[in-house]
Amino acid sequence: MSQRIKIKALLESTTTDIDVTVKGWVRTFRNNQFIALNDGSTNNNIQVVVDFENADPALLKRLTTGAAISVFGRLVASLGKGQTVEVKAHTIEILGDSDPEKYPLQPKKHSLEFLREIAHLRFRTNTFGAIFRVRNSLAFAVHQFFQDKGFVYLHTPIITASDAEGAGETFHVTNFDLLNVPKTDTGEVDYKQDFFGRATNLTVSGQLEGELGAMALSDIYTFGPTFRAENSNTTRHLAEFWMIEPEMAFCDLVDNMDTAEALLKYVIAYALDKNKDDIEFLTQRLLEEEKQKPQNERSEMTLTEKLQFCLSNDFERLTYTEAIEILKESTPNKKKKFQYPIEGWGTDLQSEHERYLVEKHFKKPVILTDYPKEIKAFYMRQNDDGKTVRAMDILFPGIGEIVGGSQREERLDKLEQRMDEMNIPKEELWWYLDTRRFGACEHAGFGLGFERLVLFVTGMGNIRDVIPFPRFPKNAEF
RNA sequence: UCCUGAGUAGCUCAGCUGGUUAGAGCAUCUGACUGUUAAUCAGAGGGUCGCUGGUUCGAGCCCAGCCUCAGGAGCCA
Repeated sequence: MSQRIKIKALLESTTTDIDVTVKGWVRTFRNNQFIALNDGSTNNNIQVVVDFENADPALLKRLTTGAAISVFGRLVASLGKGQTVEVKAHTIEILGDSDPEKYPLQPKKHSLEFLREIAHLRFRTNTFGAIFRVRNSLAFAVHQFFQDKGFVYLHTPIITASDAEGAGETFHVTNFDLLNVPKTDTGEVDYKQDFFGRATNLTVSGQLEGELGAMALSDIYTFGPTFRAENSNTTRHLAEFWMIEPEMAFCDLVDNMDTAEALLKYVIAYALDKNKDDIEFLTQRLLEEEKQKPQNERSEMTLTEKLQFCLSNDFERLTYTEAIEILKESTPNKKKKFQYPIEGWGTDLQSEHERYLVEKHFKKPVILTDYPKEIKAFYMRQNDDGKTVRAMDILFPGIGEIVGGSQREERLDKLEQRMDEMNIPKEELWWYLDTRRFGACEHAGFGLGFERLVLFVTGMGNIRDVIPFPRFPKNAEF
């Protein structure tokens, strides 16, 4: 009996007429004779041919969709069309039955909404198999990109005491008995008695700690989960999501943009190369989906073309101020088609404005820089004009903001002044300010939303479909 | 959180102006067929019409509240 061989290797095999053992889950069993078997190693199935005339009818009955089986047989050139090789079964063993009356995944099309309700089983579909193999490749490529450049992978804490970054509502972490929370004399919650002796929460970003690392290791990156307790119900937000946050010493905003652009291109190219079949499948899936839409709403490029296009074109770089000028002069603004007309300089761009710039005006990824300081975080480096900061956002078609970053304010006086203006408690962040006291230097970094990246590369429309077990308001099943 | 739409069989949906026994396709089951590609053909089973209350002789359909889902917006990655 030969060792189990994965289906991906089997389908790539150049030699036939060898005995093999394959294990996997039955996708379909056609004609009492042909098993489409999948083991998740590839989007493609191996066809197992059963000699049904000599098979035990009781066994054939158990070859149902979803059943786990082990097949020992001979790999042969296929007699039928549609596949080059197939396995002529010698023996079939049922490893795990799957009751067809109860198994929710039927050999038919399912809606993504329905599959979301059975997220524990949706990995077994072509679409989700492809998505999570692509996700895996992207994660690996992120590490490879940074490791090749000598970055140190730094693990920043999941539980933190600071919410000072102001990146959003936090989830509280406590060990209190919620029915009997200790109070102080003045009736406040007495966090001194809690596990950490102070109020703590799940991290919303590893950036501040990342900066501490960069101030010694030069180049670091984090890649971990972050948590936001915002009541966001959109196709682009999750309460728990993964973020990549490099932080680089002796580095300005231009270096920062170059790194971000290079990273995005590297990981997309990696997935295109490593996951050809999956991306081809996802491309076809998207084409099918777009057939449901009216002609004018369909995208001009296929998924594969979009990814290729992204690789072969420089991202458009311009300042916030230049973007406002373009938007002010744009047709939709003049024709009052924007829900939020461009009032002038100083307000944040709305989704519709970002989408216009990326999808209509430049038709490629855009990097916007030098935003008004009022709409950005306290740690961003102030420009000499006194109005703007060295911020940069990368906007992607169909996704919106995929990267947000900045050169950091390394000048202690400027930083403290900005913290005062924005009511950021300096005492709480004494450790952060220490980096500006001892050997401060020019540095920069950014945050890349991993799920938004996966969204773009897979062509999916809802962020809840590109993370195995999505966390969002009113939902923490599985 | 706001706006819009939806919730009817395992899934995707139809169900007229409130009126008898709530329909279709797919899936499932039974039988036939046996080199099929989401196999095909014939037959069968399958329903708390999201929940609670109200209007009515009568509610899947009308009204109110709630829950959930989808799309868009805000917040952001």
